[in-house]
Amino acid sequence: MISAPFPQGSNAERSRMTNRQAVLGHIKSQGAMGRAQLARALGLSTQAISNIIAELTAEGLLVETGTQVSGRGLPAVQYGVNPKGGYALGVEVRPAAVFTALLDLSGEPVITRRRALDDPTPSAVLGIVGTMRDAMLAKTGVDPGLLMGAGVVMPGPFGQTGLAGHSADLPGWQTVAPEVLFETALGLPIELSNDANAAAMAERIGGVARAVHSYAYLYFGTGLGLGLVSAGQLVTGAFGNAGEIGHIPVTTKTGPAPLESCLSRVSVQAHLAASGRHAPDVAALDALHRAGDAALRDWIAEAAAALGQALHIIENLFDPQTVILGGAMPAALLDDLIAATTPPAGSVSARDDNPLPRLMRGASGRMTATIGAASLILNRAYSPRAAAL
Amino acid sequence: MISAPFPQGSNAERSRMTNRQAVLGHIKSQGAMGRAQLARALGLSTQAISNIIAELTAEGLLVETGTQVSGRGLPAVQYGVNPKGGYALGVEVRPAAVFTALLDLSGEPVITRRRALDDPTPSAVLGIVGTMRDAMLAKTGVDPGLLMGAGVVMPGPFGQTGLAGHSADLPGWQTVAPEVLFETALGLPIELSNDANAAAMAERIGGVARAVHSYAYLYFGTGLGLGLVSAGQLVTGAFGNAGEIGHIPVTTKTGPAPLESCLSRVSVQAHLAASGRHAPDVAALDALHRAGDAALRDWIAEAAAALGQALHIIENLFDPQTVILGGAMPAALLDDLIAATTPPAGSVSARDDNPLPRLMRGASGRMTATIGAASLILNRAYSPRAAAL
DNA sequence: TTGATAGCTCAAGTGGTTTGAGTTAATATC
DNA sequence: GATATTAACTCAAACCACTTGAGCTATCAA
Repeated sequence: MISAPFPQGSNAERSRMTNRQAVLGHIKSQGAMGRAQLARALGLSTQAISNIIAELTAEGLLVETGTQVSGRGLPAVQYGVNPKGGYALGVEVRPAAVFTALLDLSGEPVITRRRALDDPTPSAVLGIVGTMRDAMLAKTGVDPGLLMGAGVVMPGPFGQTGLAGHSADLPGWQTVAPEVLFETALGLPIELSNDANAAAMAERIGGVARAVHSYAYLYFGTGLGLGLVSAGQLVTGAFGNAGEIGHIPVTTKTGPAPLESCLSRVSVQAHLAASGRHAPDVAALDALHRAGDAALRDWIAEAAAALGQALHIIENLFDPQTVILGGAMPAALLDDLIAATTPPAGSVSARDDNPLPRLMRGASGRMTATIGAASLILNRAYSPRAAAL
Repeated sequence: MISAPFPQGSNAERSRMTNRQAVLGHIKSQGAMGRAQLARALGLSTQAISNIIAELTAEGLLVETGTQVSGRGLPAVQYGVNPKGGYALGVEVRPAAVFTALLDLSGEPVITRRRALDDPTPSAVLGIVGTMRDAMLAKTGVDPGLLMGAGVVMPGPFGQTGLAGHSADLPGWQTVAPEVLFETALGLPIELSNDANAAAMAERIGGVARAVHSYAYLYFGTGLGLGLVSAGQLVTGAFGNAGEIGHIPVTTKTGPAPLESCLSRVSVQAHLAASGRHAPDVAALDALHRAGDAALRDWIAEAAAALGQALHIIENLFDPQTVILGGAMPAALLDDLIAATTPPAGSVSARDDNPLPRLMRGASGRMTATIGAASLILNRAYSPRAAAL
């Protein structure tokens, strides 16, 4: 996931590859369309598009979805993405559990699984993941040959950094390259990422950002993560650890504090515990929220203040089309948090010619990052640049 | 400068274009080399490289720089960028003056000019810029046909945003697209950008970031700007206004304040004025600094504290290879500021496997942004992706 | 009914890269 | 000192994918 320092050259075969991806990606984000329209959008001849579509339909990635009459002329034969044309495996490894998901080509989860983890060492995890994959394939009857790859989310940051505690979460993984381990164990192409980046890509592939090319994603995981997407691609930084927003300071009623201390699952739980409440998981939080709990309302108000400050920084530094909130939180709670947040006025995003809201809610719940992991693989089929790196 | 939402398809001619740029860019950042080495680096055949080099030398963009013996085998004929093979015009429009620069293909300024501006309306500015270009070409004897384009830096942010005051700096420019005006007036391809992004690109083309592909650039202009470069390309945001770092809050001895109020030319001047000093320009500041002025030392200490906080945010959000400081400040002052700054410990950049320092000084002085403007044009010759957008 | 228009296919042409054989100049080995 | 090995490079032919131009078809407009 480290950005390639130097670009590769291009030849006829690589051109075909990028054109295939451009066709698929355009249809994915814009919906089914005909050859001529694709040709205009991509700056290619209709004949070239015809050849590519013939190839993609033969492989089952595209399907005819009918014809579209628009004024004079021959009606255009429409082609759309065939959801059953390919699948991606998503794997999320946490200290105490492994989550897996199988996504179809359209980005829809076909099946998801959770397995408790007693032994988080590489060999045990790889064995469990292999078993879970086989079980999911068997249960759904998906042809293993249609698996395009596996996205893997693990606790970051990766490599050595100044942020302590994280990489120690999974014992035995420090000395090895997880990508290589998973690739040999699963026999599939691997994308390795942190939870926030994966969740951000989930929105682009199967969520609210399907037609958005530049956005930021605030992910509620253990802490708070930021995923940045620019021109449809993740901005991962030089060493793959971009988006560590949790430790940046915000001002609170009691002085400066790390953003994560006001805006994260841990902070909700701490706040509730101070009032004698207990909400260990998403479902419990949701129940408390539906009951209109006062302490939770309190937390939302304080979190909204912190979110406003984070929004200020994110917007002024990136100028995204929108900022999406998601992760392991109840959807309704995120909606309330967004409603309670006043977007900062002194921001480049305080414009009125942007059709998108400045804050949106994306996918939420336990599986967000797992689905995102699989989305990283799907993104390679849809984006010429992702494959080039 | 707004990122293209959809990629274009590729064909044989576009492949040649990207391969030409890849060859030039690789030689630019890595130094002169032979055909075989280029072929390996770019994943092309030596024959393809031979054809491209033949074309580029015929056009004067590359020149033979000798042969390199390395072990057995035929010595490799080295090719390097020919500085005289092309030129780029840089234009910086400020409320009271216009700056121009002529850069050769290697990124070196050949000549720079400054002209006071009485009337900052479009027609007056365009006339002056045309005259300045002609004068620079005449003075240096550069063939006008070798001009590859003009980069233009103007006060931003562009379009409507929530940041007041900026776009009003130049009367008469609000209703028109500056790119179109400059293109018709100069008859050249135009790149329009803000000062920070331009300065950031200057470091990549002719400065300390020639071999760095992912970095942030803090620009001291009127306020404080941030230029972000990821995988060799500017991250401009969805609406072109990314990098507005000046308004994000930092904590100071007297409470929260905008970064710009501690870390900018205006803040130096305000601080000095409070002690009865006066340093209206870079030269005066430099003199004061060399004299060891106590008030200036004071400012440096406070600015360093603010810079440390900004660094924390930038590093954790982007994970760049390095952060470069530059702009309209004396070089020695920037060096002292860097020396006085303690890089934050709780940052993903606090790693010890990065050969680059976390803070570096880039080009400084009045012409930084102007030279950067021209660099935006040169970058298009060196970077396959820049031209694709 | 006729003409205009737009989507699409077929076949030939074209641009640029790859492939494979051959040449040259350097080091390594006998 | 002669020969083998190695690596860079060139030439010509093959190849891949896209473009071009002619022709077909289905729809709307006159």
